Formats: sequence, structure tokens, C-alpha cells
Amino acid sequence: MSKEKKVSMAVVRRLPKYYRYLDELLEKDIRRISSKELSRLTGFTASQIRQDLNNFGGFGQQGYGYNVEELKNHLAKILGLDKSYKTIIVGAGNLGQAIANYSGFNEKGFKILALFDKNPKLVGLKIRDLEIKDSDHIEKFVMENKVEIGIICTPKEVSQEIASKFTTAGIKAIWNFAPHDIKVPDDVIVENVHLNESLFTLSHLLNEKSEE
Amino acid sequence: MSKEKKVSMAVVRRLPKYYRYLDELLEKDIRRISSKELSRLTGFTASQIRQDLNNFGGFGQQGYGYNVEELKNHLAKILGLDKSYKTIIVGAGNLGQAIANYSGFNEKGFKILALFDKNPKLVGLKIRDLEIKDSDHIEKFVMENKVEIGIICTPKEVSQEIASKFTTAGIKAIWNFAPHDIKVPDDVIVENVHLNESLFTLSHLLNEKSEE
DNA sequence: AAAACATTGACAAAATATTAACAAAACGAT
DNA sequence: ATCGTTTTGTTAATATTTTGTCAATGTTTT
Repeated sequence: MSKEKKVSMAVVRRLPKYYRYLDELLEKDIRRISSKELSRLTGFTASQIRQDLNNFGGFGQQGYGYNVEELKNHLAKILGLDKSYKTIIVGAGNLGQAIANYSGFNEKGFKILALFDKNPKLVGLKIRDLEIKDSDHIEKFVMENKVEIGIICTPKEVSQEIASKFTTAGIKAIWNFAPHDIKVPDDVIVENVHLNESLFTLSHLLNEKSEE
Repeated sequence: MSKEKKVSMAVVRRLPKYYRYLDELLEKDIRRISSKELSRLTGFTASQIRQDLNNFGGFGQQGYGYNVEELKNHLAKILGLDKSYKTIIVGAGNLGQAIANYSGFNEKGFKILALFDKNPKLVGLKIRDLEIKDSDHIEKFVMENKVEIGIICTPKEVSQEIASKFTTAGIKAIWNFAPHDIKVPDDVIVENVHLNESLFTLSHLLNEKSEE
């Protein structure tokens, strides 16, 4: 049983940003950082940063700040980046291919095992060294290869169907790019990237501004 | 001078979702909807939905609910979807092409005028009916065509450079897909789509869960 | 090795956001 | 038309999140 207090989603969503800046600092060979300085970089308040980090333990030292490498490693662990994940992408259009080609994810441990599509013109083609397979074989592939993360890059009309295949086959986390809210069992995690919502937000802010 | 109270970002980020569900309802020819029913669809509480919508005016009617079409039109206006926007995409790799090919944005009034890339192998090629132009001509093109929204699909290393070109040329809104926080003048709006942060959040949640 | 300085972690205070409650208004059935 | 039902808009109550403060503690300088 876990006795840790639940960390709020607001905090969780800031963690990757901390991680990203720590990564950049380390690349510049900067070894220590204070919450004040991190505040300047990230735009969050120093107080908030200290409180966020303290949800997971006291990683800093009075009078000194945080050791960049150490904090980065802690965050990697918290974010689960110390492990490797088997993933597949369904929908091998431009978006699916864009994600397959992005080397950053692979470097951080997200291994793409295969791409799937139901378009016969795409099936059989290769993206980098990945063959595009027929969508009919998703479930079998997931079970045989113990795929952990499923990525949906299909049109919204088929996204639920794919999500269901995923959960039936035992996938526990879905990264969904289709502009639709898929339904899954309670124990399955869904992270949505709703590009239209993001664009509409931008459009709203642009209009709101011009009404000053 | 505006006397409207400022609407919080939390509210704004829910609006596109309301809009999406209203769109779906209208497609199914459903003409009226209560906050309770919208709550069931969206997962937000009915109380929250009523309060959110009331930030912009009383669109509903007691005993009846909301007229779907009317509410959708109001939201379209609030989100700025009643207008048309001139946009360009910089970075014509898979991601840039994916966005260029997504017809949904075009339908909602986001017109892509051109794609830019600095890779000579891409310059001159056509995506749909859009020619990929050389990045050297971004500023000129933006000014001549009064481009309103700039979309950054480049690697992070050049994202700031592109952002600066955008703002110099007078762009007031940037949709940024590069995993980097670009710096822009205060009056320019930036909406980030940080895919790595999204994926890392997913990874964290997956790990958190397995520690039950 | 002492003094001055920097900075955390924790807690309290303030600000925001969400949920609940309900009177007022409109609908729908009889 | 009247009456019970539905459902909003609004205000009040809760809950959550963010910010401010400071003693405690380690660091750096002299």
C-alpha cells in the first residue's frame, strides 16, 4: 500500500519542463542551480519549484541549491525515463511517420516496434527500418511483443476501434492524437494531444487580445 | 477599454472541447442539450459548464437547456472561428507536412499560404498545392501577405531564430511545435505543443500507477 | 574559524478554481 | 390555464493551488 500523498496533475505537468531545462543546463556544463535561477528559466515562481520538487523528496541543499545532474536523474526516475518502453504507432500517415522519425523519443527509451495502417498502399513500406504492417494484426502483435504504449495517429472515426484493440490486447497506456475522446477501462492511462483544441485556444487568445 | 472580467486560462482551455462536442451533436441532429448531459459527455461537472459558459453570456434557458446550434455559434465566435486566418508553416518535415495535410484546420478558417524549409532538397517540392519555399524569404512573405499565424515545425535549435523572424515581420501569434520555449515580445501569443512533455507525463502516470 | 551570505523546506496566507445549493424562469403534460 | 418538472444563472461554500515568509542550515569569503 502506498502512503505517499497523491501529487496533483498540475505538479506532474510541470515536471517534464524542469527535466528539459536541467538537460539543457547539463549540456552547458552547469552543475548547480537554485530555485531562483530555475524560476528565471521556466517562468514558474521559485517557491512553486521548491514545493513541486519537495513532493518527491528533498533534493536540494540550503545555501547551495540543487545539483543539476542529481536532480535530473531524480526527475528521470520520477518520470519513468529510467526505463524502456515498447510502443507501436497506428496510423502511418504524415503524423504517424513524423513521430516514428523523431529520434528524441527513441533516445529517451520509447522504442517503436512497428507501424500499422489499414491502407494497402502503405502496408509493406518502410519508415526508417520499420515496416508498416496491416492493422488487422495489431492485437496479435501487441500480445506477442508485450507492447506497453499504443500511439493513435488515425482519423477520429477509427480511433475508438483502435483504442479498444489496444486495451483488449493488454496495453496500459495510450497516446492519442485523434481529435476524439476515446473510452477505455479505468486502469488504462490516456494522454491526449488534441491539436485542434490547441489551435482554437491560440485563435481565441489572438481575438481576445485585439479587443483591448 | 474592456470592462469584461478576465476569463481564466483554465476556462479557455475547456472551450474547444465544448465546441467539439457541440459539433458532434449537431452532426447527429441533436438540437438541444442540458449542462447535465454535456457533463456526461465531456466529463466536466454540470455546474462548471454552466459557470464556464456564463463567463461569456447567458446562452441557455431554464427548463430547456442550450440550443446546440446557437451555443456552437457563440463558441465559434468566442474562439475566433468565425474569421479566417492566414498562416505559414516553417519546417516542411513530416510534422510540417502532417499539419499542412490536415484538412480540418483549413475548414475552420486556418488557411496555409506556404511552407518554408531551408533544406534545398525540399525547396521547390509541392505538398498538396503548396510549394515549399526557401526559409530566407519568410520575412518578405509574411509582410507582403499579412500572415497572422506562424507555425514552427523545425528542430529546437532553429526555433528561436524562426520566432524572431516571425515577430520582426509582424506576426502576432505563433503555434510552436519545437521542444523549446521561444522568447517573443509581450504582445505576441505563443501556444506550445510540446510533444515530449506530453509523452513524459504519460510515462510518469504509467509508472505511478504500477506503484500501487 | 568566524562572519556574512545564500538558499532550502516547511508552513501560513492569499488567491483561484471547483462544486454545491437554490431561487427564478421556462417547459411540458394534463 | 395550472401544476409539477426541468434546468438555468448566480451566489455561497469548499477545495485546491500558488505565493510569501522565515527559521534552519549549509556555503563562501575573509
